[in-house]
Amino acid sequence: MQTMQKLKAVGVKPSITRIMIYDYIFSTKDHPNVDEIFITLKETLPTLSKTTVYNTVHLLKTHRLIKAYAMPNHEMRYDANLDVHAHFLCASCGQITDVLIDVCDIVQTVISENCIDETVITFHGTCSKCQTSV
Amino acid sequence: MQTMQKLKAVGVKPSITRIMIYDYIFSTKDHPNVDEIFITLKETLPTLSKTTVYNTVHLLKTHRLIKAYAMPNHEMRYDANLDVHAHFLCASCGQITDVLIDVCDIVQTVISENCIDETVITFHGTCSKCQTSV
DNA sequence: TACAAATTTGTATTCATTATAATTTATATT
DNA sequence: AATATAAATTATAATGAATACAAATTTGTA
Repeated sequence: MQTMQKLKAVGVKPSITRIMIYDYIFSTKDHPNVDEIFITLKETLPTLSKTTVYNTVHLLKTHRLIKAYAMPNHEMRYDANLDVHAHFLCASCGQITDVLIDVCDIVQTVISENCIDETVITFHGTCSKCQTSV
Repeated sequence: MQTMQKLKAVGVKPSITRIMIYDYIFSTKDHPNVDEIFITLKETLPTLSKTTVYNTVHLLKTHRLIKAYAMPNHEMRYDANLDVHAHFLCASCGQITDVLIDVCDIVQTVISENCIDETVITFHGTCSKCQTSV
């Protein structure tokens, strides 16, 4: 489904700025923060305002087109991959990678008394690349 | 083990301020942020400085006496419960509760190529109390 | 083409957090 | 006990992420 259709489907006007912001988040595998999105897109949108990026990621998040992840270093990072998955966060290089994982039987233990609609799993450690460069 | 011993064991001078900050985080089940710690302890430590609270939680975190959890609303919250567990975060009331969970077989799927030293699991949803007050 | 609505821009403001310097407290030494 | 030194705490300034706000611009419709 094209970005324009995705935005229209949730009632968000698909302006070029919004499409580019969403496409960047969707295509990068780096879970960017607002500053990274801003710096990257400013190359092709020279008049882009940082406030627009803040407003747009908030809009996309509110309409469940992206998800926000709060990092231990106070950064807020964004992910357009809505499939159920976990993240691996390397303490050395800061890289965040998606980890496919089945959360069904994890959720079982808490679903009996609470209503769960999302499970966030983050593995902290050292990635294989940083381990070999010690 | 008493707080004073815990602090000494990791090479941290067990001043009364530090003991009280640690004890508060340890005893409360609310995973407080810096502002909550500060406001609460100011009642018994009238000259307490917010900078001291920031410095002390950073010290305790660095010495692995407490853990920090970044919340979706940008808050950084602290937990002195070092046992392996997950959290349940209620989207309605904001309450964070500990959830006992076995993460061993969750870690299996990613341990083969990365070095994992911590797994953070957060369940998002609506707690039973907020469900009944709809 | 005119107009209204929406989007974007740019600046000011807020607030969490850190940096810094001064003061106070604790410890070591004489 | 007094003094020197180190560490802790305090208070203020500074930083930077994020939000608020008003103005300008763009888009869509009549």
